[in-house]
Amino acid sequence: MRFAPSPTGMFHVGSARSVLFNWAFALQNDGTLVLRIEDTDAARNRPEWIDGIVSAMAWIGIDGSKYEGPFRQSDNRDKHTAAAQRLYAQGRAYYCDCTREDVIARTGDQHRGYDGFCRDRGLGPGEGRALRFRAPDEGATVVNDLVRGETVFENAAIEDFVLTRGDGSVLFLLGNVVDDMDQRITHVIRGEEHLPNAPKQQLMWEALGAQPPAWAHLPVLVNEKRQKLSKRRDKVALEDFRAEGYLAAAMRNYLMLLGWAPKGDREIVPWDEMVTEFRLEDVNPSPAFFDVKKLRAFNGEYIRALPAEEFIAQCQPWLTAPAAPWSAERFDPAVFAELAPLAQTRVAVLPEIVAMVDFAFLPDPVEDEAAWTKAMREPAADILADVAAAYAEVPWQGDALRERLEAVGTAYGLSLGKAQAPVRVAVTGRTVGLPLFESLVVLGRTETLRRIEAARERVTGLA
RNA sequence: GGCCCCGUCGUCUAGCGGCCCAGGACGCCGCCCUCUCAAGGCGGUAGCGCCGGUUCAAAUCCGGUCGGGGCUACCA
Repeated sequence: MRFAPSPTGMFHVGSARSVLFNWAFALQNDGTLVLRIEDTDAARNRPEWIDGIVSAMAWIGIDGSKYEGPFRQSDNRDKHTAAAQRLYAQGRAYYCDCTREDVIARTGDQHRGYDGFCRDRGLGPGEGRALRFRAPDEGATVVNDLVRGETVFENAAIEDFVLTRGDGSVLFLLGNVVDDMDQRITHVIRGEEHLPNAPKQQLMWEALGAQPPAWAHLPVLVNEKRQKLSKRRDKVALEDFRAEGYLAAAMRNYLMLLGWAPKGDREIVPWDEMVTEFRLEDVNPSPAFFDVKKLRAFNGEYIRALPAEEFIAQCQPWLTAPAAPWSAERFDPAVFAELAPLAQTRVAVLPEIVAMVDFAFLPDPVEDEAAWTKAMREPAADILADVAAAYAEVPWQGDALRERLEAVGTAYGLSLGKAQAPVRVAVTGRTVGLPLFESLVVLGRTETLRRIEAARERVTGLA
């Protein structure tokens, strides 16, 4: 099977997504990719979800403008019922007035499905009567699946499923088929949980006199307990990842790797290459666990690969209200531009940028009790005093600042690593952070001295 | 219960009968580098669920078994 390069790449991202959000994908015979959300409850009750999902899809590069909408909201209602009537006229469907309770009473089994009671009762249409598809008694329906090969379903095991409700409304199974036929869909790509529906739908395609589409049931995504991801239980919304500072490119790259791998030992692969290399037939059929740790690692790689200006641009949402802990007036883009390159290798997710640079925009260093007690041990007060004295007149440059601090440390028999700790905490409030001397240069002599002095007083006051 | 799917390091995977006493990546652990933390470099850890069979040769083929998952609605 051949696909146009562009949609194929999307298909797989979509696969992961379809599991996350009940998206299904379909390819029309003119090559148009159609996205469809299959969770009509969400569509009906929370229309804003659709906008959110479509925008999230766009975020990772999937064109949501071809979105078709859930079948219930489509204009195909007439075609749906017409198809149901054709099936009835052909004798491929029959009316049934059994209630769920009736069936259970007869079969004594909650899970056995319909027993075919009304098959030959010759019931006509009527209020409260459902229309059921008459599944073949013998033979088998083989679903040729692009990712799993041939799957055989014994027809005898396929129950006479409902096509139309007692009130005449059409069910998903049929509506879906009719819409797909109407749109000349050639490929149905969806999550594995739909596999049991495929033989039923294929039977309908055939009964309606059409050539069934190519099916591709992609692996589901599971949680650490190996259960299918669920919206209630697991964090699955793509929007959440965007909000947490993951880059779209990293996200889509990671998603592609779930159930599929590029040739060679490559994992970080440009989107264009993914798109040309991806083939549905190569998708691994087993369920995959969504590993946030690995996503995070990928995100770090993508962040580091960003050009400096781009990195700065991506950080913006976290540097301004309401995310930023400082007031807008205190933020200085020029200062940030100096700090950004130092921070770029140190953030795995964008929001981490805040803790890296906040010392420069907050009026005072952040309060961190643990950092303070750890750094302000014994000779801290003396070191602070000596450094303050030395820094009062050094040329305000990185290497000079370093030399002076190193000298102070030596006087106390401390390595630079040990000696810098009190100064770092005094100035930034944190025990870890950007390279210290570059940070001091950006902060400026006056403010640096002020903070060192404040810390010294506090240490001696406590002592 | 029935039907269906799946089964390689903890995780995502490469592998499609000999190149594999199984390769890559994330994680984890060391070492180097180093003003902290990262980044970077080097090294390590760990896997073919099990049992039979086919074959000179099996992670790769076949059967069984065990385990996991999905579906089983007049939901989608």
